[in-house]
Amino acid sequence: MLVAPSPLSDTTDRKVADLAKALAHPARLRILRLLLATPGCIGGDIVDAVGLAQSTVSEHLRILKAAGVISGEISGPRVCYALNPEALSVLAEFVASLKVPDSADCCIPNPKAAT
Amino acid sequence: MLVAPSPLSDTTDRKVADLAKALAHPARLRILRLLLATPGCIGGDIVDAVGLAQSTVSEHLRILKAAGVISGEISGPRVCYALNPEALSVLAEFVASLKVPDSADCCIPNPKAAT
DNA sequence: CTTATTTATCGTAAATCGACGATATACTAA
DNA sequence: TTAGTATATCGTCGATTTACGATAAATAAG
Repeated sequence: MLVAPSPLSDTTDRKVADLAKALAHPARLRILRLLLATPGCIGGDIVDAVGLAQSTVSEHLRILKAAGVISGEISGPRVCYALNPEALSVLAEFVASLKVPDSADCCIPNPKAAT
Repeated sequence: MLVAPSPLSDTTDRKVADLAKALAHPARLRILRLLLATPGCIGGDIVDAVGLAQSTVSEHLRILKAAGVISGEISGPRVCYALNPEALSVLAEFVASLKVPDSADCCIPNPKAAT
């Protein structure tokens, strides 16, 4: 009986899509990896690491922050960015939910019920 | 002790970003959910479900297919679409890898090593 | 053959994205 | 105060995305 076959919630779709969009750029993934590998506070080091202009990196950081994936805390003249991996749980759950149980017999002829 | 702190692979970043981009639209997520809930073959039913023009849905299906997330097999005049959840494993692993171990003590003053 | 059905592709227009330089803002230090 | 550093925002341009209607291509049925 199908374990509640994902009610096609439009709201959830939007949330997951927004999270996916936040991850949909190599530079942003690189930033996330950098924050994971660097437990301390990094600021402009991110700019050097990704090799893009400072304004561009700032925009990527803004997008990640807007999606809730990272958080930035002001620390003197710098900003301390930190990962917020819990924010990705909705996306992770969606991806996990796509694991089909087993009944993947596709293409049942489907005789289109005589109208 | 850090478990190989993600080598900042540019190639992987691109693959993950492409997968994330494929999921970065509510209509595409809805299609995936629909395919999950419908083990059989569906064709134009997707068009009705998402409520967009047929050409638009076809484009979304093309994007999902290009990303490897779904596969389409021709079945008479229709096409049978099926989920390909394994294609998302790279994305799933990336998201899972962001779970920080524990040392999230951010904002170590970082005295900027006297030059 | 013709007709109907299903899907893909072709324009096209509006919106968004990605990148940059220039500039503004915020804070520290002197 | 001024000077220096770090980050954010603004304006712009080119590329990409999304959506649509119209049309083409492929197949099944008659």
